[in-house]
Amino acid sequence: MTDFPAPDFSTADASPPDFNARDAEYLAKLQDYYADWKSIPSYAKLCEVFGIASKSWVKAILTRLNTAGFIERTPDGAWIPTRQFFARPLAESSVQAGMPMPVTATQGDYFIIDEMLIDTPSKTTLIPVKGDSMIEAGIHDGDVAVVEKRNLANVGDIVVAIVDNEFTLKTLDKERGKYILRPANAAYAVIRPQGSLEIFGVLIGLIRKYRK
Amino acid sequence: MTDFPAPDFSTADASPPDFNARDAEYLAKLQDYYADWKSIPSYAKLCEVFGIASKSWVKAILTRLNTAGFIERTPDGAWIPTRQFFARPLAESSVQAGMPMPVTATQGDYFIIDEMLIDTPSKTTLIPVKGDSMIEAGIHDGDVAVVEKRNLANVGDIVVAIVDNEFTLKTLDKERGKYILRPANAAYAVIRPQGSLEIFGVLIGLIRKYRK
DNA sequence: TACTGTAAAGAACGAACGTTCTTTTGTCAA
DNA sequence: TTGACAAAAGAACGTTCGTTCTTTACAGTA
Repeated sequence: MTDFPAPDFSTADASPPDFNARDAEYLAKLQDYYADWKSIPSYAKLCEVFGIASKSWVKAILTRLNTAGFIERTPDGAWIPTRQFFARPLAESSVQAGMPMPVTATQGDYFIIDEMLIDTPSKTTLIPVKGDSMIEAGIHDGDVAVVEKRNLANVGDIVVAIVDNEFTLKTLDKERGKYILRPANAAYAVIRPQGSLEIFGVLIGLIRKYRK
Repeated sequence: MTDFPAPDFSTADASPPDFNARDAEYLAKLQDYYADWKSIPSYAKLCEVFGIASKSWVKAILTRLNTAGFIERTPDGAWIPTRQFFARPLAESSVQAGMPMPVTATQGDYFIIDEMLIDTPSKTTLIPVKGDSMIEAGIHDGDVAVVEKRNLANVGDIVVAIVDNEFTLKTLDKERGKYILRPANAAYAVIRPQGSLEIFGVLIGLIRKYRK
């Protein structure tokens, strides 16, 4: 998975020089507040949040946070957090020399797993996998298939097809000019649909949850 | 996966009787606005959004949306969307008689995959899997392991251990009173750590992305 | 036609808001 | 000890905000 979306902290490093260590503290306080209330309050409230007494200084801080890319404004003038706002560096304790750095799973309220798997949310569906007909492809009973709804697929794709009014997850293949559905389990038979094959969607991701 | 979190639309049905069809239209408009600007604007702006001219009527609408559970207020008085705000019913086209109903992967800006996998975001880490030492457990090279950071695990858990300054993903087992790390691939050797075994975390989920 | 309830408009007001400009405080260096 | 600068405070102001109360429009019903 070469396109693993590691958070880009270089942006923060490339911030203008007037975003300083003190601003980082203010940012942390704003992040804490937002985590609680899911909104950026008025300048007066931000005075409390930041622990200062000056609205104008609040504005100066917000301007710098804006320049540094942590917050932005709507056309209505409301401050809203950016994606970068939610990116926090890893706790130092988890970073050790010589080890691949883990990536935090979530960044505030934004989750990267979904963005990893899903480009087109409205066309994406989750379907629980039943049975072990694809077990040799590492798809187990109880896994959840992330499926992009479309009725065109390529040979080799793992597709969700509609066979006998049921969803079935198989590899799409071609045999003597006709499309077939191939399981990844020697105990299961290849499905050779008569007439046309109805494709519901294409497997784009897989999710598994281990029992706690 | 019996705990698959299907969206609860029954809540919307159980709304107070004064949340009517017209309010549903206002809700849709507010949802659209929020999708664009990620904030709920002032009453004056909401007049434009709703296509009405009365601030007091805006307030009446918001009060009903609040009672129905779609929005709520911070202690500062700011309106913020609730989880239910982002839940939209499935498109009718994807629901067909006699078939298991798929669950939409995302609901507005809230994603259910993460909530499915992650209870404690701050303790959860994503680690890309390298190699095929766990392939018989359906964990493939390139998968992403969802790992909960903790240093206690049970026998049988798949754990991320730190061996020779590297993360390694193996099943935790016990042999003659000593903990060992067992791969799920006959070609790999069991790891028998000398001294103590350092556990980084426990595998709680797995994510796979298929090439597009 | 009159009654009733809902949907919406409108006016009025004090409080809160964001902005701008000026002033103070503290720190470091020359 | 003076100068320079950053950090923060403070005042002042016109605008916008949310709230409350009153009024209008309209549809359905008796």
